[in-house]
Amino acid sequence: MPANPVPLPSPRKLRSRAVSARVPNARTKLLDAAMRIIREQGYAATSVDELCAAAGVTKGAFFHHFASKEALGVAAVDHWSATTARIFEGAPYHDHSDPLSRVLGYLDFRAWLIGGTTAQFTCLAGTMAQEVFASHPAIRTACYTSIAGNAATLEADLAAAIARDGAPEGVTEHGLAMHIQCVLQGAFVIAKAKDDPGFAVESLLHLRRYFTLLFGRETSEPDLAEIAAQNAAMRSHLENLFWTDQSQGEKQ
Amino acid sequence: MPANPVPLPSPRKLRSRAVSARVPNARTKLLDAAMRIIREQGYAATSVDELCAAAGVTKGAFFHHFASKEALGVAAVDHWSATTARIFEGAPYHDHSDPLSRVLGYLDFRAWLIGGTTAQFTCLAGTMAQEVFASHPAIRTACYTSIAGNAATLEADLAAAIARDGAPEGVTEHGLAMHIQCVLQGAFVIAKAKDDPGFAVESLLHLRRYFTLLFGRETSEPDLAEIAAQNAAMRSHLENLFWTDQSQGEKQ
DNA sequence: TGACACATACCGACCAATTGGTATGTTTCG
DNA sequence: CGAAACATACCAATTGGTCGGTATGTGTCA
Repeated sequence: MPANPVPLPSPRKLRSRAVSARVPNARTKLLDAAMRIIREQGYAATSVDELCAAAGVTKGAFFHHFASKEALGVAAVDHWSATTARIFEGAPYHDHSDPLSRVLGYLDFRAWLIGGTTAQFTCLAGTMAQEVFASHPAIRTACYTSIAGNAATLEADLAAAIARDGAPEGVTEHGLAMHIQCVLQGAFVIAKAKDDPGFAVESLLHLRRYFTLLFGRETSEPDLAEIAAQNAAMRSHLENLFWTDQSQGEKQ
Repeated sequence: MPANPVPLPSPRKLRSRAVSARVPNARTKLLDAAMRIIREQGYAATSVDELCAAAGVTKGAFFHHFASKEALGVAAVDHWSATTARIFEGAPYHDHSDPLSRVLGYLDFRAWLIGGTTAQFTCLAGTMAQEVFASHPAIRTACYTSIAGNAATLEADLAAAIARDGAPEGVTEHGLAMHIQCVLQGAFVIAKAKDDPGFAVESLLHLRRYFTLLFGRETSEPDLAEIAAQNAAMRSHLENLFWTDQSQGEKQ
């Protein structure tokens, strides 16, 4: 067997290396499986046994890493927050020099993300929040943290846009950022109910138009050509972060 | 015992009398209980036993009226559609003479409806759609029918507004009506996640502003005084239609 | 009018399967 | 070694659903 010649890392490094290692441990496999299956079926309809089977681990491993199903739910949402944060950090809309353009670019990017199966583009946090809000406050809180965290990444740009172009009484960067999340979450609900993402994309266009009207810009339509040019690179970026699991085709 | 002196109704009449009788039968009690409990807990987390207990009926009665839990789910959504349809039919915003004012009045009415507990103002169809979209297509379809049915009540007014004031390329009454539902559903998700309806109301104000900007009207802010004047009558109307169950205080 | 057939509404005991969770190992690795 | 990471076997409780039964009509025909 090959010896490991590198110097011993510190215990903290060790743990972090184990967690992020490319041969995933049971905890990581469970979180990835949870992210995928709970988005498809919901939290309550997903059993511990099912998660273990999908992750290829046993129940003993499950309860070694998580004190309860609820604890896994919280961890899965946190895992979701971290995963999506990486996606948006690497997204192309940050390159615009104008704050409002960055916000509009974010909306275009969100619209572009809609594709594939419904479970692939919808939001774990919004899905879980609806069903656990009354019964699992810990999960509910994690869901809000996830949504509000994504909203927060837009607030500096929104504040700059408000400062430069002005805005009606009562309009704040925080309120606008949460309004964006609101439309996104609603778009996912409609897409699921209709089993068709058409209205989701259309609603994001309405939201985009609201911003151009609100800030008095005759801003161009979404630059589809530019977006398309970035498709290949971004898709592979996403696939690495997001759709790495081997089991996409398991349902025949 | 009192004889019944009225002429014998036809079998169809008989059945319809039994269904709408004010002494509710097991089926009605189950549907009312389902509407309330599933909105609180979600579909998967609500057991048949729990529904029977809440409705005060036995399991035998449940499976006499519904072939399966899924069949009850479909019937509960249909019951929800009928109940909410009555609410909006009796709402005050229809009195405006101007189509756009009726649409804005609808939005103000929706904002005014937000109050009480979270489960009281959120939407059964949106809640269920998220968790059953992949596992119970029949329920999912009923949810979309419910949402689209509410949207359809606005399309005539939206078409009139578009015809009079014009609208950008690609804006249709159907798309706008569904965008309204989108924002509403998103507002409910955010309200649940934060356990606070503040952003839900704020998002409806953003949506209202979108309509005034889109149709080029410097339309006034929502007429809160007018709305408040209708509160008492409307609340009692709602309570009769909606919150009739005796068990509001059952949780300690 | 009364007797009989039939239907609906509802009851409650029971069932196999599944649920979240535990107790007790065994393996791996620094 | 010793602790963390896993596996196996098991459990009481709950799950959706079944089944035989009863109570109360309702329509029909003599």
